[in-house]
Amino acid sequence: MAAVLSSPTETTSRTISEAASATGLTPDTLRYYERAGLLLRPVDRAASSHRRYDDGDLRWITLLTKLRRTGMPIRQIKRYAQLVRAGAGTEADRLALLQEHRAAVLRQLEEVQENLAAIDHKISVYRDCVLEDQPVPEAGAA
Amino acid sequence: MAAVLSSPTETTSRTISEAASATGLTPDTLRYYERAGLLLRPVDRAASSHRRYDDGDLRWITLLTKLRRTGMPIRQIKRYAQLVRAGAGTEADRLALLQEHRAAVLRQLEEVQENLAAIDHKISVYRDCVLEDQPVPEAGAA
DNA sequence: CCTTGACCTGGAGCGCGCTCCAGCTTCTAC
DNA sequence: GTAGAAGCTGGAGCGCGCTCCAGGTCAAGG
Repeated sequence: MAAVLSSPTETTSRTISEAASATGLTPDTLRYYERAGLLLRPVDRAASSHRRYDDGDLRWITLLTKLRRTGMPIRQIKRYAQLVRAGAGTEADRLALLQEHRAAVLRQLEEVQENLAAIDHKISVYRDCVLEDQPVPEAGAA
Repeated sequence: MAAVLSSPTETTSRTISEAASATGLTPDTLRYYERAGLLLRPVDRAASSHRRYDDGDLRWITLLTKLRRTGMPIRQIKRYAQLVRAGAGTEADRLALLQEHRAAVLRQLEEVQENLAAIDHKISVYRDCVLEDQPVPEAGAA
């Protein structure tokens, strides 16, 4: 992806703050993820200190954030990263992990939607009573 | 509500563990919610100690759990409880609070669904490669 | 050169939402 | 009456996912 033909020596690489704004995370969070073992390998360093993120790092981190934003716990992402690191032969395990996560997300979406329906009903009651400028006709609950 | 004509003296009331299993919470959580100011009023006590939950308490707590399970923070639930406690005149504020929450939940549902779509795609890649017993055709990311 | 700001590390701190505990009182069943 | 379960209070502890900090290194502009 995005292979740059114009300058062959310059391999795509970003500072931590560039990587942060590219992924919507903070530098602190990026360092935290690395320490926590969520990355496939330690990020490359320039001049014996500062991190340099390449395209592969960014693609992986982007996937991480999708897992996080669907509620996958750090621990489980770490397991997934371990499987990927282990290389060929772990594909079935990775698939299983992702499918389990998918199922969990669907369950959770459904639960939220159910509970939201009850809240919607409450909202409609309030909307009616506010429209008519009447106190809500509640008997104990509100 | 639910006025029982059969036994006029017995007003509906439950111990904390009964209330807990009725609401899917634990006794500790019920006490925590009460301490945190999420209830409309301190729960009634029997014989100068043990809590007794009546139908109104249960209806309210049930609503609380729906708010919690859609991700409303304790702080905001507390605000809502304060409005309800304040009585007539706060209906518009309550409505606004619930509508804001609804909007937040919808945004979050949408975000989760978007991210899940990317994960679904990943799953389909893995499913194909596992079916064919081939290593995943990945170029840096996995 | 020197300043200024980004980056480094290891570790502490925090906000959230419970959960658990000690030490005591109370209720229930026998 | 008595044992054992259940409840009480105040407060500590915990798992999670960051977030912040001190104290130092490094690098680029003037």
